[in-house]
Amino acid sequence: MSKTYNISELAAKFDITTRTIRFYEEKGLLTPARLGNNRVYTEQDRVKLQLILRGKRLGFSLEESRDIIEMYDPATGSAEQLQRLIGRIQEKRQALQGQLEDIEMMLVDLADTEQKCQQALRNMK
Amino acid sequence: MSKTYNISELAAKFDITTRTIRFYEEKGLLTPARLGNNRVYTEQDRVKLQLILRGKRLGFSLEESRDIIEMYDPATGSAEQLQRLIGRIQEKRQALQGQLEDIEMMLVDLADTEQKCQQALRNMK
DNA sequence: TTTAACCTTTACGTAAACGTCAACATAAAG
DNA sequence: CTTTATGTTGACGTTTACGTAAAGGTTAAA
Repeated sequence: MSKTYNISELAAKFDITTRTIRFYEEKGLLTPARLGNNRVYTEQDRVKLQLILRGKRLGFSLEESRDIIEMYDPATGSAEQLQRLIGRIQEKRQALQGQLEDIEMMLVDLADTEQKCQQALRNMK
Repeated sequence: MSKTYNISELAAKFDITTRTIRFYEEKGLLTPARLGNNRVYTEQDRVKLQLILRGKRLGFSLEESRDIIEMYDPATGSAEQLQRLIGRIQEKRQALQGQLEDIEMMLVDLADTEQKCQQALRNMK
């Protein structure tokens, strides 16, 4: 059996508060087991949390992250459901490609600006 | 002299509301000229708005977008100020690199999941 | 001249994503 | 047995990023 975590371990691991983790549970993104009254998180839960936080860094809403988490679930369904899932996955991939382009544009712009700054510095001396 | 826009033209161009544009002004991200009582936006303003919206797609707060906009301003300052600006630009570029990695990980994961779905579909037939 | 289509400011409302208590349970340590 | 640390469930507060009227000014067409 693989490692489990309690809530504060997990919070420390990702540098977030326990409140945040409970909030994600409230929103249906996590559903940890219980040992008595206390929450117990599995390795799977940890991965889900990681996905959520990665999504956050990319500006996803929790709703979107929940969608993504659902995608990772094998959730063996009918052929029709699988097709729909594939469609949703492709949409997400498209959106991510768009973000890639946005980032690249920003990187170019910032690199340009930095160049101009460096040039201005050289001109001062 | 280059083209100018009124608020609703600009809103239509970017598919946002005029309220949104005024809100960005409230927050100090835009400072359009006035023709009488009405706002007049220059090409520069349009570019700024574009930067803001690009930032939004990447999960930036308006505060962060304002920072970025300030970076693009030549704002000829002292050597010290230029150095600090270069530092901030490099930090942003670092952060964007991090986002690139996040996106690439997500793309890989989603591609994996899609493969599994396709495989599951093939196994059903 | 009135009606329509714009613009303006001011102000209150709202959803998302938590922060921040409060009040209580429990288990280990001194 | 009391303190200390950690957990729990509410419940209300806060910030961000706008939405949604309300009340009014200006220009152009009918």
